[in-house]
Amino acid sequence: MARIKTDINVSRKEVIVAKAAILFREKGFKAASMRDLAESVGVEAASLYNHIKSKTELLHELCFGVANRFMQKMEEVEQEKIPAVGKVEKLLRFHINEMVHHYEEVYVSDREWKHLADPYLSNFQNQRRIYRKRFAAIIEAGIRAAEIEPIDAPTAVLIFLHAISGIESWHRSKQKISAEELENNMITILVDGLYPRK
Amino acid sequence: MARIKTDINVSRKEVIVAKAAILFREKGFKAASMRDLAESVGVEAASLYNHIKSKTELLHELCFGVANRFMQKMEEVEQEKIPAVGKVEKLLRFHINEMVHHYEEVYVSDREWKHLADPYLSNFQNQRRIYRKRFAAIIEAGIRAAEIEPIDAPTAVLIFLHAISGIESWHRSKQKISAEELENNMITILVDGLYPRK
DNA sequence: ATTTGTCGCTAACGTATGTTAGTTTGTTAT
DNA sequence: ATAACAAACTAACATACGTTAGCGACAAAT
Repeated sequence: MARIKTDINVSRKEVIVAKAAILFREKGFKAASMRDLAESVGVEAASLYNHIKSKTELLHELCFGVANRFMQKMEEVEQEKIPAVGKVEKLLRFHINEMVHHYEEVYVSDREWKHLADPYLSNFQNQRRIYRKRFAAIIEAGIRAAEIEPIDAPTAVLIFLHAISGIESWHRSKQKISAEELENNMITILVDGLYPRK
Repeated sequence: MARIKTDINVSRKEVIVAKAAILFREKGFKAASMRDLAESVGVEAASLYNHIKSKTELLHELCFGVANRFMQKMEEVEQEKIPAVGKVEKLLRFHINEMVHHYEEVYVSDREWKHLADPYLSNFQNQRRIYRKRFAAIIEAGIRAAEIEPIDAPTAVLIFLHAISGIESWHRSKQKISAEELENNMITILVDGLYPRK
């Protein structure tokens, strides 16, 4: 009988959630079975239910964990007294860092939220919509202040967020450039297009 | 007994594939059942197998249909005698148009190819890798010719392709701007960052 | 009108999945 | 040492899925 190994201050549930993130990313939520997850944790499938309520709970945990971190950062950035482009850059750097260092969770939250069940589903969708609105509002403020080229703000947000989710390909690629290089390259390409052309 | 309705020159198989694209997009390949598909076609599940070999065949059909169209466009663009930025713009416009007008297939091909089975899987992955290499090569040629700002070409490709897949959000959004506006906005944001800054 | 082939139906199979019940083992506290 | 609790196990369930077999109904060709 092999117990789930835990470091100090890490609950068994957290171990399961972390393994679930890896599995959900590589197979997708639906295709990843509880028996797969059990094996990767080193335990029988039924044993997982001593620690979690359901498979869907794992998805909640992952999706809202990520969503809350982003919301918190948004609040923080909004209150800074810096130009709009600076705010955009801060948000983008945060996104990139999250995608690089918490790859599995962020990826799963991004691609698998469809499989959430109501009321979590509409809740999540709402949070997403609000986040994007606030992001667009920052860009629009920048445009009004003539700090940013006049562009359609919602489209810009959409491009930014999806562009960053492309870091998935970077993770999979063989000859990786370094994380810092990646970050700076992305910022260059995405942010430099924002400044007004003289 | 309700037959599958077909227009002239549209086989019943093509009707099924088209409905599958819609279903796979909204539920994901794994979560979409053959019984779901049958219902949306207006027939019993078993009847589908008079026209198709398997569920996976539907995915092949969709993924390679899309992949082939993109490969063909790449060949066409490569042979034009125009500046690199022009080639990039043509490819991007093609991507955007495909995403707007063949939304379901393109989306499915983009997100669900993981569920292909070998040898199709590695085949598809190869095609994708090659496509991106050729796209990057165009950008690199542009950089050498000083038509394009020096940036990491593979990163740029990654950003472009994923940025465009964000059109998914546009499809879902309530207050859509028009398709042309969307296209031009995206080109502005993505391409204008390419020109060297004076 | 009869034949022939296409296409849809019902029934069912085998397998995989999420989950529960009940029991046993290991750990912790008295 | 023993009681009490946490966490693992085995067994099994109900359900959903992809798919096959075999039969009947319609359409097209003779």
